[in-house]
Amino acid sequence: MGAAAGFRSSLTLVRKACATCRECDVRHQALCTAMADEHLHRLEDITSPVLLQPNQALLRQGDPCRKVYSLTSGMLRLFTDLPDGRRQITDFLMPGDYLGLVDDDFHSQSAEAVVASSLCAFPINQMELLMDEFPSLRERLHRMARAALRQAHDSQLMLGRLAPLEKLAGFLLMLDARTNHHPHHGRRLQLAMSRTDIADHLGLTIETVSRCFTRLKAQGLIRLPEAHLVEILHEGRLAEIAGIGLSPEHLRLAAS
Amino acid sequence: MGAAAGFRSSLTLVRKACATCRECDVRHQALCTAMADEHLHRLEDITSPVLLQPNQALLRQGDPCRKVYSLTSGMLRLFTDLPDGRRQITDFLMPGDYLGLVDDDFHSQSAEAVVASSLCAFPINQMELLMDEFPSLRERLHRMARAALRQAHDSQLMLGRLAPLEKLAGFLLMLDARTNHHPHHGRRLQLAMSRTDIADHLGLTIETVSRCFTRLKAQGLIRLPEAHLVEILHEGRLAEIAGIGLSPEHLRLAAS
DNA sequence: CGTAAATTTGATTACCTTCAATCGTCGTGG
DNA sequence: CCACGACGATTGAAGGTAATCAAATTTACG
Repeated sequence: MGAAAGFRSSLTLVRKACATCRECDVRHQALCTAMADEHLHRLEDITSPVLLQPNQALLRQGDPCRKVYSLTSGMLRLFTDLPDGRRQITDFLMPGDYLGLVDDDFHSQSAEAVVASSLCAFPINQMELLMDEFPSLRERLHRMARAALRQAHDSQLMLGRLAPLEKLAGFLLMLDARTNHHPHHGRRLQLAMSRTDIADHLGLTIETVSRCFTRLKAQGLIRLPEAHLVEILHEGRLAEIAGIGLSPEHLRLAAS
Repeated sequence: MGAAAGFRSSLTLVRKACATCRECDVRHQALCTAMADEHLHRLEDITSPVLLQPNQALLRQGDPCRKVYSLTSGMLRLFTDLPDGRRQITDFLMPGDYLGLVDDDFHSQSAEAVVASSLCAFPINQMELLMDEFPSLRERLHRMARAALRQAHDSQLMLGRLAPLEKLAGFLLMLDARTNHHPHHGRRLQLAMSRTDIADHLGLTIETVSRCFTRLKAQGLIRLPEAHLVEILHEGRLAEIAGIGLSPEHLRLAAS
């Protein structure tokens, strides 16, 4: 039910987002921030919309790079998988995030929709031309790449040195910080992704993720009215568990 | 003894590297690649040299960002540490690598020399001006940030989803690939960093790292004439273990 | 409502960590 | 020159924790 509601609301957002860039939901968060209103049509001219259904693939690792994308609604997972089926989700993309920061010729990662999502697609070569013409655009993408790098570093710390409970606490706080920047629902946090996705992001098994949810619940730090709806009851203690050193950094990075 | 020799040879490199940019060891690998010979003096004008002794700190997380650096010789470790002493080394920097890709105001990571190292320091504001004047410079830094992001993603996969033996195999191959880019010494690989550093990079304990070395040795994939000198005997099988073409039988073989 | 999928919970196992001891190298001082 | 101590690396034994295997429960969806 929670998922169905998410699906529907995403679809309504799609129409708005694709109407004109001026009125886009992420006009002031995405790469277009770099373009003044008067030049915005230059981006608009080379854009084509993309709609994805839940779990639909946008890119497969190994595909040649032809376009770059800006997520306007929904959520994507970026991941690498090994031949034997193991999978590492390196990041979840939220509205305003940019996709195509990383590779030159071939995609080193796959991208799939977590929930119904809409994106703006830009042909790479035209984007290159636009970057030559508008240095602020290149600077903006550079800045976004740097933010992604900070986030990846945080993830490395989490994967390498945090215990399962700490990982989950940190993950929830990070998600909260990133989503509540956009229209927020109090302290309620929608988990768009499955336990499997969370496990593949945190380097755990789904059983361990589930047990950690149970422990956080038992400690009174969160409530879990539905499997995909978290209420954060005690952000401070959650941050303590998460290891600190992360919290100020995370908030700042989510802002950019 | 290996460490002492590394120290000495680094010092001789220092003098050469700092003489002039034209004759720099990393002239054709570092950020300066973006500058034509005729404009190289513009970089040179704002550069000041930095020398570091083994384990000397260059930056502490939390420090304000004032300068950016290009490593000309030696090796640096970039890391984050937690209040309780846990540490995650996110990357080892090699000659030609750039430092300062990530943060805007304050450093989110610390940087220390692994062995004696030399760097070029550039004041950030002057570098910004230079980037405005030479778009190719900004593009170069953007490209390097993207490469760093790819590397971070690889690290995430390794930390989250690889078994200890796979991690170490992958680490050795990665190190080999990065050092043999520069003048290489056959299949012999100098490990400049300690077991503790390796453990803190791979998300393991030093004991586990040591045991994995022993297992790789026992399987005849490497030799270990000294603790800090690795001979790769069977790169192919090492690559299999590292994650490409991993099958359960490989794991079982490795376990026995 | 019924079936399938996802999540949670339980029991057991395997493996890494922890704790502890030994070995080897290097540097210092007797 | 050798003894000693410090440090890093390796090896060994014991314990804990997350993975694995398995089942029950809840949720999603036709």
